[in-house]
Amino acid sequence: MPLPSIARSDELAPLVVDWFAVHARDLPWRRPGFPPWGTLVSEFMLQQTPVVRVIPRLDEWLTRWPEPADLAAEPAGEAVRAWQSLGYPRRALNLHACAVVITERFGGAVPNDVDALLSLPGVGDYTARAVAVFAFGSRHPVVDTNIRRVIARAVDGHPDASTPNAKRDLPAMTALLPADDTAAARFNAGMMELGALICTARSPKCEVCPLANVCAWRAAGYPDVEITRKPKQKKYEGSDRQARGAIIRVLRESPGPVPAARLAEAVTEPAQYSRALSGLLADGLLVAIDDDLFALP
DNA sequence: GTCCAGTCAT
DNA sequence: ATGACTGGAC
Repeated sequence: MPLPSIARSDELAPLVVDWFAVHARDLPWRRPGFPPWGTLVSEFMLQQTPVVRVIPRLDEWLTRWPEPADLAAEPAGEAVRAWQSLGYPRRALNLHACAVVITERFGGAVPNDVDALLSLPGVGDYTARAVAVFAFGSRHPVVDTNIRRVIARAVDGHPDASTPNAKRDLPAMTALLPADDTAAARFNAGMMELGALICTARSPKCEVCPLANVCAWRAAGYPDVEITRKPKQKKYEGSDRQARGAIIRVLRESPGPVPAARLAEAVTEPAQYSRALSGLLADGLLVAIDDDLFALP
């Protein structure tokens, strides 16, 4: 069979947009008409967290706090409680802080431009662009780890993305973006889904990939397919991170302040307990009522 | 065990 | 550039 050819930069978008139109996973957010506040909350929740775990939590949050001002009116600890076990609870704290800033400085409406969004706490390059594009339909590149992998393979012919670098990644995505705003947003969403569902890190499903015929990596015969290096993630079991999680869990499941002794029970190693406790206090995830009593903020 | 849709502080 | 930050799924 003939070798596939390498994609021209304007070939990719229509293939991805057409594929996305048919095979898009049914994500309630990242669709036209979804409220910008919902998009902001969902993108926060999706940072480091699989979509299946986000869906029920997003639903609860938006029912309880349909507008930023609704969340801003609550103590931050309620956000941490409602975060439940999504992990990285500082995201809940940041989201509450976002709600306060949006209410106080942006008249209660999520800002629509990338620079204003970047000024919000916990909003970085990815989230700012995701909200501008998916909530407001602006034409910007949105680059996440999935998109970096798809570009690395389909365009550059590499087996995987190198370390993130906005100076390189954003122009690379811009070069592929259709001129039309709506098409650009769909292309962005489609590239994410393609990376998440088809062009996966471990076992890409090239048989069903809309880019198979133009993919540079495939055209080159899948060089270095075995590379799969492991940067060796640290053990979670027994870590300080696990200790933090255990302490927050006790606070979350208690209606009010908790004596230190009850928090200490959640961690077996005393030195680890004090490290985790001071870390949480420093992060503002925990406040001391007095020497012996702690609560969510 | 291994993986993972980001942000921020070193 | 590197590492801290979490918890569940496979």
